[in-house]
Amino acid sequence: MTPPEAPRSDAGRMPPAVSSCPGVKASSKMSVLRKRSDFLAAARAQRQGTGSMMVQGRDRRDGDGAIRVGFTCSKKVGNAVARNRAKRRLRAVARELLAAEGKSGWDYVLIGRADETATRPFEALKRDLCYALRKLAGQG
RNA sequence: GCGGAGGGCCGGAUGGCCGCGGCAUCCCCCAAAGGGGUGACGAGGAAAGUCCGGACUCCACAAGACAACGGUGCCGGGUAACGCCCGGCUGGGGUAACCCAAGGGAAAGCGCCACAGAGAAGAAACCGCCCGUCGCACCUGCGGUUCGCCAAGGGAGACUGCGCACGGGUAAGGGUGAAACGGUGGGGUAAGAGCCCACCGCGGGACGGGCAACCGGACCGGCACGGCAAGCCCCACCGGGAGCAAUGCCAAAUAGGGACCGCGCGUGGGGACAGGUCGGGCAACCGAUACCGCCCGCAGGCACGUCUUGGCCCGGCGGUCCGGGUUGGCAGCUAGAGGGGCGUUGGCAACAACGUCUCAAGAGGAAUGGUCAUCCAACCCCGGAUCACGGUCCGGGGUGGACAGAAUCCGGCUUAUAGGCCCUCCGCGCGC
RNA sequence: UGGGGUGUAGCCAAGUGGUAAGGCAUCGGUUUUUGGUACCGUGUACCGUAGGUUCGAAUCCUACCACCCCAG
Repeated sequence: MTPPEAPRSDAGRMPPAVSSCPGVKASSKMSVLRKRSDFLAAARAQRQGTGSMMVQGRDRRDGDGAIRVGFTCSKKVGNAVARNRAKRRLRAVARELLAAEGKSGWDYVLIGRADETATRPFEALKRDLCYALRKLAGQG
C-alpha cells in the first residue's frame, strides 16, 4: 500500500520550492473538525511528518467535497501559551494552502511539534505543509 | 554619593495586508437555513496553582440541635464571608528605617524526653566535704617467719594522718546533657543550705489605666510550678452534602433488565355457529337449548358512548416507576457584594456611606491571531570623547522581547515574572 | 471540577522523632589457564525543594515542584 518509506532524515530535507505551491483562492468551503471520533479516524489513516509538524489525512468517502481540518498539540509542546501559538500558526498556514493543495472530501489533522512549529519561519512552514500534502496525495 | 528599609505603578508602541469570535444592524431570500456587507467590542497582573471564603443550583433535614469528623486560635476593628485586610499588644531580630511569629490551655488527664549522666520529673546521693564510731599508725606483745616482716590479746587515747569499714549530716564543688529544681556577693555553719541579708530574677497581687489583649504596681511570699499540645487532648468559635460535566428543557436513537398494576362483578331473552374465555397448557364445566362475536332489555362502571369472559400456571399486550445506556441542541452564561476616575463625609487605617462620570470578552477540539515594516526598552560588538578608573556620553552595526491564555462568576492567598518608573523613610560619608 | 497516592545510593526498596537496613549493580580481592559462577571486602544518600516546630526531623506542620491513579 505505502510506497517505499523515506528515511526519517528525509523529513528535514528541503521540500519542493514554494513557487510550485501557488496560493489560489479557496474553491471549496473549509470547516473545522470538532468531534473526537473524527480525530481518531484521521489518526488511524495515513500520516506524513515534517520538521515542523505532523499531518494526518483521510478520505472520508461520504460524497461531500468539503475539506475539513483539525489542529491539535500534545502536552509535550509546552504550556497553554505554546500550544495555542503552535495551533494558530498551523491554522494560518492551513488557511493559505489547504483549499488549493488539499484533496476535496478529505479530513486533515495538523499536529504541532515542540519548539519547531512556533519558531520556524512562516515560508518554511508553508513549504512543509505543501510537501506533506503532496506526499499524502501520492500515497492515496 | 554609597549602602539599606517600606509602599505603589507599568507589563512594549504605531501602521499596512490577510483572518477569527459572539453581539447589533442592513442586504440576498415567501420564510427558515445559509450567504454577504457595515459597526463598536474582544485575555491577565497574575487569566496560573486550585489553597481558603462566598454567590448560584440541586439533594437532604425541619427549626437554629447533639455526636463524630474537619478547620480556625493574642486583642479589637473591617467585610457578604474568610485561614484575608487594618490597627494595637506581647515575644524575638536589626545601629536604625523596619522585619518575623499556628502567639489559647502544661496546678483536667495520658504520653514522650534517646545517648551521656549519681540523678530526667511529686528529684537524686556517685565522687567529694563535714561529724561520730571502729581499726591501724604509739607502748607492750601470745605466736609465726622465706629474717624483709606478719601478728592474737592488753594499754594509751590530746592532736594529726590513713581506711574497698560502719552510722549520720550536706547539696556548695566535680563531671553529663538541649534541659539538673533561682543567680551574684556577703553573713552564717562541723560542713553546708534562702538558713539569714542586699541587688537581680520569679510567683501572688490591693489599686490605677485601657473596650480588650495588656501595661503600671503599693504590698506579700524565701522560691514552689522543667520542656513538648506543628503528640493525644481540653477550651472557645466555625462548618449539612455535592458541585456549572451543578441544574432545567427539547429532539433523535439503541437495548428491552427489574418491580407493580390492569386486560373491567354481571344477568335475562333472541338469534347464529361448532366447539367454547386476549393466546397457550392443565383441571373442571357446558355443548346443538353450550358459548363468543351479533341484536334487544335490566343492573353496574366510567373515559359518556362505550365496556362488563369461572379456577390454576406460563406467556402476551398496555400503563406507571426504577435501572442500564448513545448523541446533539438550547438555557444556566455573564450587569454583579461589579471595575475604574473625581468629589464630599466618617474613621489613625482597613473600609463604609453618598453624589457624579465612565467601562463593560463570553469561547465550547475552545475565538481574541498570522505576517511585514518603523520606532522604544534591553543585551552584545566596534570606534571616539571624558573620568574620581566604578563608570558616563556620542556615532555605527548586530541580536531581539519576562512570566504566561478567560472556561459559571466574585473576594482573597500562594507561586512565576525580562526590564522600567514613582513616592516615603533609615544609617554612613562629603559639601554649603 | 473533585478526590487519592508516590518521591530515600545508578536501579529496586525498608525505615512513623534519637547513628538511614537490605538486595541488585559498580569497584577491589580470592578461587580458575582465562572468562563466567561462587566467596570475601569496599564506596556511594545535604532522604523531591524551601521554610518552621523540637535539644534533635527522612519521620511532625506549612508552602511549592515533579510524576502517577480514580470519579463525573
